[in-house]
Amino acid sequence: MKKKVTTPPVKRIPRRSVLSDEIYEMIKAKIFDYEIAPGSRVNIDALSVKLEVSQTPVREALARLESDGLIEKEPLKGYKATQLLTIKELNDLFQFRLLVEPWAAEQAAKLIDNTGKTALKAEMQSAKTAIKFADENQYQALSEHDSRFHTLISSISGNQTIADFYDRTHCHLHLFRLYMANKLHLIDGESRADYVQDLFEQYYQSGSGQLAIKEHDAIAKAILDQNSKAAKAAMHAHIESSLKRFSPAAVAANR
Amino acid sequence: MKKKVTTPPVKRIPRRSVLSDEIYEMIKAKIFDYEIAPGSRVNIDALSVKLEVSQTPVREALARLESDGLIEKEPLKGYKATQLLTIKELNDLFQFRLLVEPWAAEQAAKLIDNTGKTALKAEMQSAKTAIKFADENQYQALSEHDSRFHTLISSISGNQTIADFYDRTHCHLHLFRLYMANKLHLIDGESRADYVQDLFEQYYQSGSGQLAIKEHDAIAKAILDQNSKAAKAAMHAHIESSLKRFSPAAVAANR
DNA sequence: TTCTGGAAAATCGTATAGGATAAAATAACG
DNA sequence: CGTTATTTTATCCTATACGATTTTCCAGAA
Repeated sequence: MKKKVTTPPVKRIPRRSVLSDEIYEMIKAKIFDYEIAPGSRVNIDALSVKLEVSQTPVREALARLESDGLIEKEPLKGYKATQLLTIKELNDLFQFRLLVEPWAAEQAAKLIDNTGKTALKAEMQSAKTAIKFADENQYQALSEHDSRFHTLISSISGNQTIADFYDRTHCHLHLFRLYMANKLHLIDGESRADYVQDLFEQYYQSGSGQLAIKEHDAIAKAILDQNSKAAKAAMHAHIESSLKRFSPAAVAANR
Repeated sequence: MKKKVTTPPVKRIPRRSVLSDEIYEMIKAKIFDYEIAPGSRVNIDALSVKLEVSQTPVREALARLESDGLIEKEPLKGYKATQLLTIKELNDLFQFRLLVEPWAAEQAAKLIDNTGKTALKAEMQSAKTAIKFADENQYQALSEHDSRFHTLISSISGNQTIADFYDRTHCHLHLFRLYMANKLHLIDGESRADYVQDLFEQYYQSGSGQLAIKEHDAIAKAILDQNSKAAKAAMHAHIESSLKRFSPAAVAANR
């Protein structure tokens, strides 16, 4: 317990509010950045001193992360990061998406208004710009675009329930991508998380990124044309090929 | 702050563990029992003294309930119980179920094994027994059967992701039923929550309960026969007529 | 009578100490 | 040398005090 006994009274930033939320995001980021490895123990005390806050906000954040399925709690033992998706769970998740998202795309095509059209066009434009110029954090940009794109369509579909559910799936998919990258990384015989970023870029520069954008483009076009059948079909095809892009790497990683 | 300054040292129950979880369930029960009204403020301090625990477990419980969508948090104002489902949200939720559950029933019919068959038969049997003899808490029994039935099918379908998502929807539907009962209740000019139970019974004894059981029976039969097409169709029909059972009352309540 | 300003109260957010329990390491015994 | 029992450590769980912000209430002026 070597901890500064008194809070430094100098740092009197009026700290607006919602420290818990900040901590929640920070811990989440740590998980995504692989600073907290899947399956590893998460110590409340250690986290609170590292983040320089008290235990209370850390507890609240962990409780919420548990509901998100990113953290698990064993009653009197402690918290630990959730184990990563198995191949079966990945398939289950994509099956779920196949049930929901094509319908959402169909509805979006039927219900889209001018505001929605503008937003969709803007999103596709920014994605194309990002993939062209972002040579550094290309993975990051693509991943964020992917999330925004699917969320946007769920939202345009008018069914908030479905949009909410999609949000929950996304973080797990994101984590799986991380897993993939890391496994490949370990095969190479190294273990520092710094390299993860490079592997993402490699993976995405291999063409998967451009492919995904192309498929997104087809979906967006169908929705903008208000061609609901085409939108549904395009979304279905996109999710299926997306799974295929995931799967080989996943299988390789699980060997 | 009139609080006993010292914990009574007499009550030294070795309190096994997971107080947070207990509190979580207790608060949830309070919401379902209408002790905490929708939209009302939830005071941490008051709850902690009422439940005779410290604030910490209450905080954790509330954070989890927020993730469940049963409680909302306004940054520097406090927690409050979530407003009840609007008609639109109810429709959204049922649309979601229509996308997912018929597929789950179809899969269940394809994949069910002997263990699953035994469980399904047992569930239907216990439901029929319950509806016959439980004249007191019939609503409770039916509601719990409904939850178990749909969860069971999701589980037999083999897709844990979908089973998890169903779990999340169920509590909201449960709350909506409460809402309905309460609104009808207020129309009658009274306001004590004690009467809610009676209204449930009235609602369910009016025939809706028996109808639901009949539909469940058809679904179970199809699954046990491993007739996947019939199972899918039966589930679809069940959810649609279930919405119809909800909707008139909901519309009436919103007038 | 109504609106604006300030003061008081309520409540959230934060910090830290202490007790209890489970896991781990060490020592003793077979 | 292996197994069991005991001690030690680490960690969670609980309790309570303090500070900051928001809300509410009341008084005074237009």
